[in-house]
Amino acid sequence: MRAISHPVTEQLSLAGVLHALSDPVRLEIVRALAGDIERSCGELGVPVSKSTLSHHLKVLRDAGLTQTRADGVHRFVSLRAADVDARFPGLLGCVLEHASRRASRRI
Amino acid sequence: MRAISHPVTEQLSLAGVLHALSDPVRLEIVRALAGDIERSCGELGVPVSKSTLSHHLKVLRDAGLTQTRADGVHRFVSLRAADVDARFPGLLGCVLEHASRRASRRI
DNA sequence: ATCATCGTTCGACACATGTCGTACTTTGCG
DNA sequence: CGCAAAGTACGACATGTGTCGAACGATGAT
Repeated sequence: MRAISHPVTEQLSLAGVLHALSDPVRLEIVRALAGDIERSCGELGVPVSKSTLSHHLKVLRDAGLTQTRADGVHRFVSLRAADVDARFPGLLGCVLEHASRRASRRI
Repeated sequence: MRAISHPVTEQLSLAGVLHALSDPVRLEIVRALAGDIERSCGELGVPVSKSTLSHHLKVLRDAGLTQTRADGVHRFVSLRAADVDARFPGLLGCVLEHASRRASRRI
Protein backbone atom coordinates (compact mmCIF):
# COMPACT_ATOMS: atom_id res chain seq x y z
CA MET A 1 0.00 0.00 0.00
CA ARG A 2 1.29 3.40 -1.01
CA ALA A 3 1.93 5.87 1.79
CA ILE A 4 -0.68 8.60 2.16
CA SER A 5 0.97 11.99 1.80
CA HIS A 6 0.10 15.00 3.91
CA PRO A 7 1.51 18.51 3.62
CA VAL A 8 3.57 19.85 6.49
CA THR A 9 2.12 22.59 8.63
CA GLU A 10 4.36 25.31 7.24
CA GLN A 11 3.05 24.78 3.73
CA LEU A 12 -0.59 25.45 4.49
CA SER A 13 -1.91 28.48 2.65
CA LEU A 14 -4.77 30.58 3.91
CA ALA A 15 -6.49 30.71 0.53
CA GLY A 16 -6.02 26.96 0.20
CA VAL A 17 -7.55 26.24 3.58
CA LEU A 18 -10.47 28.58 2.95
CA HIS A 19 -11.05 27.05 -0.45
CA ALA A 20 -11.12 23.57 1.02
CA LEU A 21 -13.69 24.75 3.53
CA SER A 22 -15.83 26.56 0.98
CA ASP A 23 -17.79 23.54 -0.22
CA PRO A 24 -20.92 22.39 1.64
CA VAL A 25 -19.99 18.72 1.43
CA ARG A 26 -16.52 19.31 2.80
CA LEU A 27 -17.90 21.56 5.50
CA GLU A 28 -20.17 18.71 6.49
CA ILE A 29 -17.23 16.32 6.59
CA VAL A 30 -15.23 18.68 8.77
CA ARG A 31 -18.22 19.09 11.02
CA ALA A 32 -18.52 15.33 11.37
CA LEU A 33 -14.89 15.18 12.49
CA ALA A 34 -15.12 17.97 15.02
CA GLY A 35 -14.14 17.10 18.56
CA ASP A 36 -11.21 14.86 17.64
CA ILE A 37 -13.46 12.20 16.26
CA GLU A 38 -11.82 9.72 13.95
CA ARG A 39 -14.10 8.13 11.40
CA SER A 40 -13.76 5.80 8.47
CA CYS A 41 -14.81 7.22 5.12
CA GLY A 42 -18.09 5.37 5.16
CA GLU A 43 -19.04 6.67 8.58
CA LEU A 44 -19.04 10.29 7.52
CA GLY A 45 -22.64 10.21 6.40
CA VAL A 46 -22.41 12.58 3.47
CA PRO A 47 -24.87 11.96 0.62
CA VAL A 48 -22.44 11.59 -2.29
CA SER A 49 -21.01 8.63 -4.15
CA LYS A 50 -17.88 6.87 -2.98
CA SER A 51 -15.75 8.43 -5.69
CA THR A 52 -17.00 11.93 -4.94
CA LEU A 53 -16.38 11.41 -1.24
CA SER A 54 -12.88 10.21 -2.00
CA HIS A 55 -12.31 13.34 -4.05
CA HIS A 56 -13.45 15.65 -1.28
CA LEU A 57 -11.33 13.84 1.27
CA LYS A 58 -8.35 14.31 -0.99
CA VAL A 59 -9.03 18.04 -1.26
CA LEU A 60 -9.22 18.33 2.51
CA ARG A 61 -6.09 16.24 2.95
CA ASP A 62 -4.14 18.23 0.35
CA ALA A 63 -5.16 21.46 2.03
CA GLY A 64 -3.76 20.09 5.29
CA LEU A 65 -7.07 20.00 7.11
CA THR A 66 -7.34 16.26 7.63
CA GLN A 67 -5.11 13.25 7.94
CA THR A 68 -5.82 9.73 6.85
CA ARG A 69 -4.60 6.59 8.53
CA ALA A 70 -4.91 3.19 6.89
CA ASP A 71 -6.00 0.30 9.06
CA GLY A 72 -6.86 -2.89 7.30
CA VAL A 73 -9.50 -2.24 4.73
CA HIS A 74 -10.51 1.05 6.31
CA ARG A 75 -9.11 4.57 6.07
CA PHE A 76 -9.62 6.52 9.23
CA VAL A 77 -9.93 10.24 8.75
CA SER A 78 -9.42 12.87 11.42
CA LEU A 79 -8.96 16.62 11.63
CA ARG A 80 -5.49 18.08 11.94
CA ALA A 81 -6.95 20.60 14.33
CA ALA A 82 -3.72 21.24 16.21
CA ASP A 83 -1.68 21.72 13.06
CA VAL A 84 -4.19 24.09 11.49
CA ASP A 85 -4.45 25.98 14.73
CA ALA A 86 -0.69 26.34 14.92
CA ARG A 87 -0.67 27.88 11.48
CA PHE A 88 -3.90 29.90 11.65
CA PRO A 89 -4.86 30.25 15.30
CA GLY A 90 -8.58 30.38 15.88
CA LEU A 91 -9.63 29.89 12.29
CA LEU A 92 -10.73 26.29 12.37
CA GLY A 93 -12.50 26.63 15.68
CA CYS A 94 -14.38 29.61 14.39
CA VAL A 95 -15.50 27.89 11.21
CA LEU A 96 -16.36 24.76 13.13
CA GLU A 97 -18.58 26.64 15.51
CA HIS A 98 -20.56 28.28 12.74
CA ALA A 99 -20.70 25.11 10.65
CA SER A 100 -22.26 23.22 13.54
CA ARG A 101 -24.78 25.90 14.33
CA ARG A 102 -25.90 26.17 10.75
CA ALA A 103 -26.16 22.43 10.28
CA SER A 104 -28.27 22.00 13.37
CA ARG A 105 -30.59 24.85 12.44
CA ARG A 106 -30.72 23.85 8.79
CA ILE A 107 -30.75 27.41 7.53
CA MET B 1 -27.73 55.00 -12.11
CA ARG B 2 -29.04 51.61 -11.08
CA ALA B 3 -29.02 50.85 -7.37
CA ILE B 4 -26.28 48.54 -6.20
CA SER B 5 -27.77 45.50 -4.51
CA HIS B 6 -26.38 43.91 -1.38
CA PRO B 7 -27.66 40.79 0.39
CA VAL B 8 -29.10 41.17 3.86
CA THR B 9 -27.16 39.81 6.79
CA GLU B 10 -29.46 36.87 7.38
CA GLN B 11 -28.85 35.49 3.92
CA LEU B 12 -25.09 35.12 4.22
CA SER B 13 -23.98 31.52 3.96
CA LEU B 14 -20.84 30.20 5.57
CA ALA B 15 -19.75 28.32 2.48
CA GLY B 16 -20.45 31.40 0.38
CA VAL B 17 -18.38 33.66 2.59
CA LEU B 18 -15.53 31.18 2.72
CA HIS B 19 -15.63 30.77 -1.03
CA ALA B 20 -15.48 34.50 -1.56
CA LEU B 21 -12.45 34.61 0.70
CA SER B 22 -10.70 31.66 -0.92
CA ASP B 23 -9.17 33.57 -3.82
CA PRO B 24 -5.81 35.32 -3.38
CA VAL B 25 -6.93 38.43 -5.24
CA ARG B 26 -10.06 38.79 -3.15
CA LEU B 27 -8.11 38.13 0.02
CA GLU B 28 -5.83 40.96 -1.01
CA ILE B 29 -8.81 43.24 -1.56
CA VAL B 30 -10.27 42.38 1.82
CA ARG B 31 -6.90 43.00 3.40
CA ALA B 32 -6.73 46.41 1.74
CA LEU B 33 -10.09 47.29 3.26
CA ALA B 34 -9.28 46.13 6.78
CA GLY B 35 -9.64 48.72 9.50
CA ASP B 36 -12.77 50.32 8.13
CA ILE B 37 -10.92 51.85 5.21
CA GLU B 38 -13.08 52.90 2.31
CA ARG B 39 -11.39 52.89 -1.06
CA SER B 40 -12.37 53.44 -4.66
CA CYS B 41 -11.87 50.47 -6.97
CA GLY B 42 -8.75 51.92 -8.45
CA GLU B 43 -7.12 52.47 -5.09
CA LEU B 44 -7.14 48.82 -4.15
CA GLY B 45 -3.83 48.11 -5.77
CA VAL B 46 -4.46 44.61 -7.02
CA PRO B 47 -2.61 43.59 -10.17
CA VAL B 48 -5.54 42.62 -12.39
CA SER B 49 -7.44 44.31 -15.18
CA LYS B 50 -10.37 46.59 -14.49
CA SER B 51 -12.91 44.02 -15.62
CA THR B 52 -11.36 41.30 -13.49
CA LEU B 53 -11.31 43.60 -10.50
CA SER B 54 -14.94 44.47 -11.09
CA HIS B 55 -15.75 40.77 -11.18
CA HIS B 56 -13.99 40.08 -7.88
CA LEU B 57 -15.69 43.02 -6.25
CA LYS B 58 -19.01 41.66 -7.39
CA VAL B 59 -18.22 38.26 -5.89
CA LEU B 60 -17.33 39.89 -2.59
CA ARG B 61 -20.42 42.06 -2.69
CA ASP B 62 -22.72 39.14 -3.53
CA ALA B 63 -21.25 37.13 -0.69
CA GLY B 64 -22.09 40.01 1.65
CA LEU B 65 -18.52 40.85 2.53
CA THR B 66 -18.34 44.32 1.06
CA GLN B 67 -20.60 47.19 0.22
CA THR B 68 -20.28 49.66 -2.60
CA ARG B 69 -21.30 53.29 -2.52
CA ALA B 70 -21.47 55.38 -5.67
CA ASP B 71 -20.12 58.90 -5.48
CA GLY B 72 -19.73 60.75 -8.72
CA VAL B 73 -17.59 58.75 -11.05
CA HIS B 74 -16.16 56.64 -8.25
CA ARG B 75 -17.44 53.57 -6.45
CA PHE B 76 -16.26 53.42 -2.89
CA VAL B 77 -15.87 49.94 -1.48
CA SER B 78 -15.75 49.03 2.19
CA LEU B 79 -15.99 45.94 4.33
CA ARG B 80 -19.29 45.01 5.95
CA ALA B 81 -17.31 43.96 8.97
CA ALA B 82 -20.10 44.50 11.48
CA ASP B 83 -22.66 42.59 9.40
CA VAL B 84 -20.37 39.65 8.81
CA ASP B 85 -19.43 39.61 12.45
CA ALA B 86 -23.07 39.59 13.48
CA ARG B 87 -23.64 36.53 11.35
CA PHE B 88 -20.35 34.71 11.93
CA PRO B 89 -18.73 36.18 15.02
CA GLY B 90 -14.97 36.18 14.90
CA LEU B 91 -14.62 34.76 11.43
CA LEU B 92 -13.69 37.86 9.50
CA GLY B 93 -11.36 39.14 12.16
CA CYS B 94 -9.59 35.83 12.22
CA VAL B 95 -9.14 35.67 8.48
CA LEU B 96 -8.09 39.29 8.38
CA GLU B 97 -5.41 38.77 10.96
CA HIS B 98 -3.88 35.86 9.09
CA ALA B 99 -4.23 37.54 5.71
CA SER B 100 -2.35 40.58 6.98
CA ARG B 101 0.37 38.59 8.64
CA ARG B 102 0.99 36.51 5.55
CA ALA B 103 0.98 39.49 3.23
CA SER B 104 3.41 41.47 5.33
CA ARG B 105 5.78 38.58 5.71
CA ARG B 106 5.38 37.49 2.10
CA ILE B 107 5.46 33.81 3.00
C1' DA C 1 -8.28 -19.67 -3.61
C1' DT C 2 -12.44 -17.19 -3.84
C1' DC C 3 -15.21 -13.70 -2.60
C1' DA C 4 -17.06 -9.48 -0.51
C1' DT C 5 -15.98 -4.97 1.31
C1' DC C 6 -13.73 -0.52 1.46
C1' DG C 7 -11.78 2.91 -0.83
C1' DT C 8 -8.93 4.96 -4.85
C1' DT C 9 -8.27 6.01 -9.63
C1' DC C 10 -9.79 7.00 -14.19
C1' DG C 11 -12.64 8.89 -17.78
C1' DA C 12 -16.31 11.64 -18.80
C1' DC C 13 -19.39 15.26 -18.42
C1' DA C 14 -21.63 19.66 -17.20
C1' DC C 15 -20.83 23.70 -15.04
C1' DA C 16 -18.36 27.34 -12.52
C1' DT C 17 -14.48 30.41 -12.37
C1' DG C 18 -10.58 33.66 -13.36
C1' DT C 19 -8.82 36.24 -16.89
C1' DC C 20 -8.82 39.51 -20.55
C1' DG C 21 -10.23 42.99 -24.22
C1' DT C 22 -13.86 45.61 -25.99
C1' DA C 23 -17.91 48.11 -25.81
C1' DC C 24 -20.89 50.71 -23.00
C1' DT C 25 -22.71 53.94 -19.26
C1' DT C 26 -22.21 57.42 -16.15
C1' DT C 27 -20.06 61.38 -14.48
C1' DG C 28 -17.27 65.46 -14.43
C1' DC C 29 -14.57 68.94 -16.95
C1' DG C 30 -13.00 71.92 -20.81
C1' DC D 1 -21.41 69.83 -26.54
C1' DG D 2 -17.38 66.91 -26.84
C1' DC D 3 -14.05 64.39 -24.40
C1' DA D 4 -11.61 61.85 -20.78
C1' DA D 5 -11.93 58.92 -16.70
C1' DA D 6 -14.05 55.26 -13.59
C1' DG D 7 -16.40 51.22 -13.53
C1' DT D 8 -19.65 47.77 -15.37
C1' DA D 9 -21.39 44.37 -18.67
C1' DC D 10 -20.57 41.17 -22.18
C1' DG D 11 -18.40 37.71 -24.91
C1' DA D 12 -14.65 34.58 -25.25
C1' DC D 13 -11.37 31.49 -23.65
C1' DA D 14 -8.74 28.20 -20.81
C1' DT D 15 -8.84 25.97 -16.63
C1' DG D 16 -10.76 24.15 -12.42
C1' DT D 17 -14.43 21.70 -9.99
C1' DG D 18 -18.16 18.57 -8.48
C1' DT D 19 -20.41 14.67 -9.85
C1' DC D 20 -20.96 9.97 -11.31
C1' DG D 21 -20.12 5.02 -12.87
C1' DA D 22 -16.88 1.58 -13.93
C1' DA D 23 -12.64 -0.51 -13.24
C1' DC D 24 -9.02 -1.44 -10.15
C1' DG D 25 -6.39 -2.66 -5.77
C1' DA D 26 -5.89 -3.99 -1.05
C1' DT D 27 -7.54 -6.41 2.88
C1' DG D 28 -9.98 -9.67 5.51
C1' DA D 29 -13.30 -13.60 5.83
C1' DT D 30 -14.94 -18.12 4.18
